[in-house]
Amino acid sequence: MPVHNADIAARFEEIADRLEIQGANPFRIRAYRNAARTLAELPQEARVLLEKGEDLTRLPGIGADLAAKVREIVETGHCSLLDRLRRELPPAVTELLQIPGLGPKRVKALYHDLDVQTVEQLYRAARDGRIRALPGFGDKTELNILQAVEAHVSQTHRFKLAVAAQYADTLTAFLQALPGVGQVTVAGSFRRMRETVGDLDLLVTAQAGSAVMQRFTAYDEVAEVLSAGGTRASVVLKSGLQVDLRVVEPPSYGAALCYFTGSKAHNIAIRRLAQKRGLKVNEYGVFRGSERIAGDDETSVYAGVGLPWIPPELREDRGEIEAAREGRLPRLVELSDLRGDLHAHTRATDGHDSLRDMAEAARALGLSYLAITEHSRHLTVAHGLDPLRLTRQCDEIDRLNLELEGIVLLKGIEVDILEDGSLDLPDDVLGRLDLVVGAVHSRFHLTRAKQTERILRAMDHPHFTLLAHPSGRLLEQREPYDVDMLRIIRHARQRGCFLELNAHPERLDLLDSHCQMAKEEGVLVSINSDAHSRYDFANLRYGVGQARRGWLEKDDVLNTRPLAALRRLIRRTM
DNA sequence: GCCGTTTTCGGCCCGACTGTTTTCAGTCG
Repeated sequence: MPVHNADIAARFEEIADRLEIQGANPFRIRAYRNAARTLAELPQEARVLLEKGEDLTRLPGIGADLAAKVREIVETGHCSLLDRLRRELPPAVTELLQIPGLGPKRVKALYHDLDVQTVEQLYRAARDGRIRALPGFGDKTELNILQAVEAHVSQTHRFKLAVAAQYADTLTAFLQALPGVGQVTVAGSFRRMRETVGDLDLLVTAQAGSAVMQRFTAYDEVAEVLSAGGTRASVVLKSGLQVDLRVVEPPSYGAALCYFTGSKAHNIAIRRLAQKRGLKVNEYGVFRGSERIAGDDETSVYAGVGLPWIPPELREDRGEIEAAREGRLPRLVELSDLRGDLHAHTRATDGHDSLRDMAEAARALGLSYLAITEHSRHLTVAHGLDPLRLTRQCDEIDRLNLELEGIVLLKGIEVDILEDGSLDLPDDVLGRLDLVVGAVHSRFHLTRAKQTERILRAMDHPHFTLLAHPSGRLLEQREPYDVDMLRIIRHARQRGCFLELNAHPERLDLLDSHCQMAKEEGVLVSINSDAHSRYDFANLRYGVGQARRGWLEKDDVLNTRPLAALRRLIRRTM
């Protein structure tokens, strides 16, 4: 059983949790967490690096000791430190840390004084009133634990970006209308365009002492107020979405926006940078001693630490700070760069609108071409097209193109990639099309080797243009299928075909890390709506957000090309 | 336990809110 980076990272996290409960040196604990993060985000398996004889201490946050532990885990599947720590504290104790409000100190007290080892025992102890008797705990804490366990058991899930956007829009409008309110900005992972968000972070500028907080916590959609102070409040909406509000005075807006946008790792890196320059960065500004030298807007904060402004989508401490320092930040692709869309359906299969409706909606968004790519016959639930129906649709598109102005419809298909890697329609039919979008819609659980071979073989087909939703994941519903994405990307490069970034809010697939991989390997990515109705083109903005998180620039994106250039790129040489 | 544009030793991001205290520890973001 090969050890993956995620396995090693999980062990390091558990070590950190256990050390924390034991009250170990906090910086030693942080070292384990930093190393866990490095490993979790490492594009190559540590196991492979070791096989190649590479020096792991060159990785950030990994020194001689942790490199040796990585090696131990890879070679033996065990970590002797963790084994020892697990003997000292019962296995389930770390799960208690997942309960909001419980940190290492309280978990330690609960275990030592009440022998609480599991979430269930915690619940019983709280219900029986045994917790309030502990020193440092009280009635209120006990009640909070009880409620937190109940919420934990009922599973807090993350919200898809597009869903969170609905709440964000109405909340923003509500706050904007309050007297004394200046700017209202949604910060946090929402602003960084993460595919899902755990909560909404709202930043509001207002004069001190204004009534914003009271009005916010009294907002009609609020189900519960978690905390409320003079400048900060947290509520849970009836939908279950948590919203944090922070009120600052206008001069601190930029610094607060940086702080509240995150990511946490990015903020830490920025503050560390400031520290080296003898400065201090907090949510109120950039300070030299007690003198405030920047903070009105974000640009001034970054300038204060010697950097150009960094787009929110890049703020993950994944190399953006180094890139900024060296003047090689990407000029990220924008929605207005898109010239067309290469994946859409009509009512001929599982879409809702006509060819003409779809064409006009795409044109209204400023697009100059749209590929119609219906499902193929294998996908019977979507009334996939057989050769005859596809031929008829092609004729209809030819006729319609004579009438349409300002937009051109391209003839395509979203053809099923069958289990053996063959395509679901005959060659002569596919040959008549402008492009062939291949997709996996079945047999998601093949082995990594078989799934990868299946896709590589499909790409070998002379008419194959574009791999749709390459990972197959559905957010919060279905894990990606197991494939070797680097091999797929390299094969695409070799075969002259492309990868889709499917902008549907439930997919957002290519993943951001794979966008970066494609860019490094020189494979263009097509940001497609996968529209099933004329309204779905609006989802392109989420695809662009994801592309930006993957560092993609205009030239890295296939459908930023004008139609003539696009045609040259997608015309396959046999 | 890691790391080095003052350093191989002595640092390691910063502040708000809550609850239990009566000046602060714990937790969170």
